[in-house]
Amino acid sequence: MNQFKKMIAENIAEELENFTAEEIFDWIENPPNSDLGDYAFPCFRLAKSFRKAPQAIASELADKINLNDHFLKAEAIGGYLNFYFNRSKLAKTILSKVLEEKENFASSNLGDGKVICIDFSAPNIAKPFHVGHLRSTVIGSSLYKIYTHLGYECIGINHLGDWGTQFGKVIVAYKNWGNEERVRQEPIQGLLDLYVKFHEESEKNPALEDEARDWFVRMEKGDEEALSLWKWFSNETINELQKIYKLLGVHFDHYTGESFYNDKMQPVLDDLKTKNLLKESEGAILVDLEPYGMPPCLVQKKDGSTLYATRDITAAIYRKKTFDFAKCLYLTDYSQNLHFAQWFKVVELMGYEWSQDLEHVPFGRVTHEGRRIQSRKGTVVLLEDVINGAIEKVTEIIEEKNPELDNKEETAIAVGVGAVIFNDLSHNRIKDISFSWDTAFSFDGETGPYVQYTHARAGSVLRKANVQEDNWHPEINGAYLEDEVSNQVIRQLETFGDAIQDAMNKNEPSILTRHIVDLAQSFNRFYHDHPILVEDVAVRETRLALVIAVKEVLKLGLSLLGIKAPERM
RNA sequence: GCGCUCAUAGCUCAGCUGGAUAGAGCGUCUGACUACGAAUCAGAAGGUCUGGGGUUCGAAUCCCUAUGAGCGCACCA
Repeated sequence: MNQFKKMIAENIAEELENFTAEEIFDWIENPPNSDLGDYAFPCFRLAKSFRKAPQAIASELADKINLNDHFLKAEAIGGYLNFYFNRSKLAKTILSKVLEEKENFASSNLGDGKVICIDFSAPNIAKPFHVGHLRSTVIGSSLYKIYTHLGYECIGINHLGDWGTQFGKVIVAYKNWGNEERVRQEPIQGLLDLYVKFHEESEKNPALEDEARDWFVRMEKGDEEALSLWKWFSNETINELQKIYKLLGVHFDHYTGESFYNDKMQPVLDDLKTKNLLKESEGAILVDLEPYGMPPCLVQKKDGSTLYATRDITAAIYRKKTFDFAKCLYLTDYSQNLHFAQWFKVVELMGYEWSQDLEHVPFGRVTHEGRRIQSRKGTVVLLEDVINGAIEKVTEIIEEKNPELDNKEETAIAVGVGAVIFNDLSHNRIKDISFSWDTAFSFDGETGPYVQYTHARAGSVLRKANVQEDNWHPEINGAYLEDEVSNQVIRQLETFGDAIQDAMNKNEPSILTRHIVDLAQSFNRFYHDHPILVEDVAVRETRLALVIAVKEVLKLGLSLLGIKAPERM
């Protein structure tokens, strides 16, 4: 909670009997420009209960209110009561805080003792990892970092699609046309080729389908050969996936895929039955959700096998038992909205009051230049190609602008990957993203590299000034930062914590992304307008303190998005 | 057919859960490197917030409606 807004809310609450500081806190807003102050309290809604004009209320409050020394004045303008910071004091407070707390700036103990399970990424084994999978991975990973920063204990779960008839198909294909070497060398592509090959061949020879089904039945019955092949495919793929995750800076605590729940579903079905929730219909077994305006939730097929929903319900129960989560988030695209609404309801009907802690976090779909991404139609854009392309482009730019750079390769990876992640996280979750090679590889303006560049540039000034960031205690004189441009930077630092909390409350990393772009923009303006390495030691130290603080916060912000901040680029 | 979601500058998007003059980036045009990094900065042009109603002191934001787009609705995940 923003401490300054809180001060204002408390001060106002002292003067208004019928309203609590919490209510008032929520009403405080940011004025459209700095002439109108730094925070504003609109008095319009008080007009009725006080039977006075908003303007009159505002000016009465302005006269009465007691402000602490972080504020200069409270002024009534129109129906608003506008609060003006003591810029000098604010600058000193904020900069000192950042310099002291560093990477712990804007952290909190909000989540102490609470566990958050985050189910994200969840690709299918033996299918390509394309740009569509990036969203779940990158949003989930960022939320993991944001919640952790705010004191929660996070458990990242990769609910891999590692079970099902498709494995029977791959096994058949492998036994007929596969070779071990290939699968070891490039597991994902190798297994995908087998999968494709199977479909080509099965068109000519439908008997293969039966064979595949048979192999899957053998897997389910615990047949050793079937299981060892499956396990091998699965391990090879996970190893391969981990390379991508490493590149993206993504961490999972558990790789418990669908197969993990095979032996745990029957007790859940029994439980559903005992609770009288099951109905039979056309041979299948389902939970009727008609009273809740939803189609029924199928939990068992007529051939006796289970479904997606059965596994999700089972997994949720398992996770509650194992981790005792305060919240469990599911990151998938919005086409699964109904599915989640259905099985959340089933969990509720089972009498588990924690069903309300299950939360689906949907996001928009990725299209490629307006068209849907489909593996079959060749419109698929592989994540690997995107990342490699970005890295290549960055390498070119480095060769052109900074050929003397020491660790070019490492830097190119950090910047290229950063561009890809940042691009994804700068959009509102729910909106569809139209992927285009041009924007993915553009590094000007509101992009990851822009923020990284700003960070590197700040580092460059510090090197020139011969300042050891970690071990330097500048004399900060806020009076040198009262101008509009400097103050803008200070305000961005001041509200950084709000952005993090807002991002958490809405499960929306883009709020944070926006904020650090804004910070980078105001810092670049500051950098342009104010020489930092000036003769006057007092001015110089104060401005350097601001540079350190901005650098620190940009680095922190990027890290919460899962993006690295190289010292040079 | 029923349900959910989205529609803001030429393009890609913000707009703080109803507030003060609707903001950025890209692209276009024009300026700024003998400077602490030009992957930067400054300026200009660009808007009936999809159309139409309503709610109220006040609407891009809430409600209704029309249009357009995406998604989902029983044995895939």
